[in-house]
Amino acid sequence: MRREISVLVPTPAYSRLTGPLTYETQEDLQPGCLVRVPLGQRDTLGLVWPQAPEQPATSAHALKAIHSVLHGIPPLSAHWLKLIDFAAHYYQRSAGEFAMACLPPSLRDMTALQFERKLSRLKPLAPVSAEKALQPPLTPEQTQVLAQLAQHSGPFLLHGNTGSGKTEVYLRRAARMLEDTPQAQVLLLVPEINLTPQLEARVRQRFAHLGETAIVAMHSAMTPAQRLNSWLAAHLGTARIVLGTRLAVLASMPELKLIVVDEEHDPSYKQQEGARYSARDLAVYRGQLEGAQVLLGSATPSLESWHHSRAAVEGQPAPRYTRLSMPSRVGDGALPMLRRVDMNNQPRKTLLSAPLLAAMRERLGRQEQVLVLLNRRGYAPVLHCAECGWKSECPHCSAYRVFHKGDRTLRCHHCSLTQAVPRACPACGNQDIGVLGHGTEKVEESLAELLADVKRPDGSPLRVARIDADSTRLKGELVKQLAQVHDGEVDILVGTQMVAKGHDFRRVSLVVALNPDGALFSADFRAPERLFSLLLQAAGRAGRDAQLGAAQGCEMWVQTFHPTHPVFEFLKRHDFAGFAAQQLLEREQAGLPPFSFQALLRAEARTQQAAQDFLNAAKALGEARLPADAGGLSVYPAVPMSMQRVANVERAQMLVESPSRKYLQQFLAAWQDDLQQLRTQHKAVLRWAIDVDPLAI
DNA sequence: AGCACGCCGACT
DNA sequence: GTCGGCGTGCTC
Repeated sequence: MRREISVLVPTPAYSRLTGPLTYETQEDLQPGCLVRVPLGQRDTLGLVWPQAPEQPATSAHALKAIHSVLHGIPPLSAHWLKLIDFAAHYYQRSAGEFAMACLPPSLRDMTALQFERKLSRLKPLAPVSAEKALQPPLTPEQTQVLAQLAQHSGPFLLHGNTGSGKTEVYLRRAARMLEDTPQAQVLLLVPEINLTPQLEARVRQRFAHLGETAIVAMHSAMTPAQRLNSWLAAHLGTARIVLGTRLAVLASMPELKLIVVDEEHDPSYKQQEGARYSARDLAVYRGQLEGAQVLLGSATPSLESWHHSRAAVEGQPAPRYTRLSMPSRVGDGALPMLRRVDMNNQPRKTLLSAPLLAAMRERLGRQEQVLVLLNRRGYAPVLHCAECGWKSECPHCSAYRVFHKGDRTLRCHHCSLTQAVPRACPACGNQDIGVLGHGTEKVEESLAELLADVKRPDGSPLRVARIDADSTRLKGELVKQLAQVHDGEVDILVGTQMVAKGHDFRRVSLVVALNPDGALFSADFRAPERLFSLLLQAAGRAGRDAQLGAAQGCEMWVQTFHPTHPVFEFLKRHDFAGFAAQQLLEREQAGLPPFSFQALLRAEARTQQAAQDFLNAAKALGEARLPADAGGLSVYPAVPMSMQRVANVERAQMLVESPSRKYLQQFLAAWQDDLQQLRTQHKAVLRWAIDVDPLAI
């Protein structure tokens, strides 16, 4: 029997094909079935969509028939389809684009036959063993938190200091869920791929009794074949635990019972291109949709989550999350003491102050390790000619090219333009060109020079290592270098913020932030929040070894020109709650998130003018739609982005702000029509996109 | 986005 | 005389 069905195909929102397309089929296909369909000249993956074709297509155009059906797996669940539908609407993308982006890439170009073969070659389930791994004893706080998790459904925000044993809570809760429900699945989200291998090892060890096929990883660095395997395992239910980065929040998991979002404040949970979704926010929605428990965890929660878990107040709407706290460190390791070096009292252009070097010598003399943080890779951020004022500007971007001494190159960190360092000034020929500022390479070099007289116990020179995006470009390099730190082969570790996250350095007793001032007076209202989080997290790297901590006292040193800044005062007391209260008060007074809701319209064009013209035209059309009272929603004028030009493309953006999330959503949805219309008049605009709940403005 | 069609410069 | 540059337009 011939019938008509709706099918989602990979069509971006700006391709004028937004909704599902209608195809003919002979079979009775359930929503959620995967099919191959003709689209123009190509043959593409499609997803059968629940919504019926709008009107029985009579004459508009002849319908095409579905090519084939990917048989052999159950259709994607109604819950999953609803999740895609919600996310596509909320983030202003087409459902087709969103759905296809959530499926493993190799599935998108696989014929029905290839798929069938793939399924027939799936690995058999690994045998389960009766033997369960030993569980470490719980602290009273962990016991208390687990009791609360067992009592109600959540969502929960677990505020636990670094070293308070949050991971153990995740694992215990997961174990409980998996035991209680025979088919249950657990989703464990982490912000970075860097963090998955060690957590994966811990999870595999703890849940070894489930068999090794019961635990799968999901992140973008996996090969297409691995990703398909993980996806199938999750969809078929053979994977009981899925461990992954933000993209895993959209994995098909029919028996999902628990979602853990570790380090929930981390900006990596927000996708920064394509469909700009927040995996943390979708996790909360998904939990509610599927009746799964959601547990967000962090030592420095996002102010959004902190606010959502505030104490209930009579007459106010009930908070959305339940807050759980674990203030103590396992094994009573002390949190490091904060020491500030006032750089106003140091000689000009000091990179490493004398008191800091003295403190480092003392630590190194006791065979303790030092961690030095500087959020700038390369040797120096700018090359400069004192004679004519030339600077190493990138010809394609509004940024300086960074001097990398290792391979003697000038590199643009935005468009990747790489050139050999000029011997003389390209503008005036002056032989004597110098550097401005300092990067990790320079700190590594300076430390080796300044501490050349310090010897290790065996008389060999001090070892200074550097870990940043450059030193870990090669696969496996990060793991190798971290292992060297663990094994005590390294005395001083210099790195960007990538070393501040999650790694457990047992012998580090001194953590140093060389130059955090940039974030204190940034135009970005979230900069203090990020700085506080980074410094507290970095501080948490020290003193994990209770013996070491108790014996010598761990320290965090900060070199700053603003030692009395409130951020440092709160940091000194390890007072996240105080910091959050102060920040939230400022945000409330300024009408900023979480007390308002924002979206950005971004445009890219050959010229800044063309980009802004498009945005301002969109503003005019959008404002014409607003009712007289406008619900407090405002559309700000177009401005150049802070990185105005990248790879010769000019970028501009425009902020939309509203006290009501619902009203913002309605406005954005209606605005899409205006934007579509403007396409024809603004051909100079290369692309545009809406970013809902943007993290950086 | 893909992938066609379409109309102008350097090659077997 | 073709191969191919990427501008415009469509995909149930």
